[in-house]
Amino acid sequence: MNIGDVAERSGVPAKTIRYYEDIGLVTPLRAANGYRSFREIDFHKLAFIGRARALGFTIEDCRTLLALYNDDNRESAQVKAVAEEHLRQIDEKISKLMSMKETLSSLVHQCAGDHRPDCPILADLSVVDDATFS
Amino acid sequence: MNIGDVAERSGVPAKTIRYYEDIGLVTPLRAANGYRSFREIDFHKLAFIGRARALGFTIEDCRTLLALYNDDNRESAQVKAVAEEHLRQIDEKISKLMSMKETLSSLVHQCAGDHRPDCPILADLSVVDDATFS
DNA sequence: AATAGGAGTTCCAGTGACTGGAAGGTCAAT
DNA sequence: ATTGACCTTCCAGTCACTGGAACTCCTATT
Repeated sequence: MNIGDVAERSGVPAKTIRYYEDIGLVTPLRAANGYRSFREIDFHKLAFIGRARALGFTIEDCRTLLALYNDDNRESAQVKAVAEEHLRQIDEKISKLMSMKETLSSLVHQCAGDHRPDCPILADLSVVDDATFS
Repeated sequence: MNIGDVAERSGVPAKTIRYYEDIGLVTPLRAANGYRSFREIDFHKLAFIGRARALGFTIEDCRTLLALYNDDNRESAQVKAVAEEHLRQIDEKISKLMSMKETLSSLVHQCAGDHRPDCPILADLSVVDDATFS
């Protein structure tokens, strides 16, 4: 398989696949003409990475997960630990975003949004108090 | 005010303030010794930026919001538009994260997390079907 | 055989918003 | 005079790509 085929089949862009080779995530063979030559196993790996990335795992997580996948002596607890840590980070991001959303939507609500200059959003941002945010 | 004082008062790290000067967000004066010399207005601006950043606005948004803040002829509708667009992006991020969270937490739930190698998380990631994620 | 196009290749630079670190200058107090 | 805290600049790194230039290669058509 050439890079275009595996890109289409896996859903991972060709550019990204080259990048993954650069950082040692995949190691396709090379044809006589210098083209990358992907085996089924390479495709499989890329699809794995693609799905892991879609779930928000970092590249390093992907490396870890691939290693565990290929390790017959793994314990499912190891995989679960990685996933749980990632889940924790997702939760953290969500709650940060939710708190931003709440503040912001309350401000947006208070703003007339008309032709006049008075704006509670700007008023809030320009509060004179020192270090009101952390 | 030296950079350390304004950093402490505004909550924006000194390194970040220097970066903000680099990209033209703030333009403190310079003392004879070469030190940056911050006026009240610079501090105020930095606090403004800090709060906007804490609400997740991009640097470019900050630039826009500062310009609107300093524009007597602004219409609150302009500010509201920026905030609403940002709010839309926050919502998008939240729903992406929520969908990740749901998939992931269901997988985590299904995983025994013990000493055995069998793992539904890895099983899901290694599904053989082509391009199951988008 | 020439040519056109759509692959593929490498390499370099840019994204956003900082952050770390090195190497050095300045200031206040002891 | 020296210490230590502060300030300066500049360069490099982060994360995970993405865009683009300049080039080669393959396939099909004229």
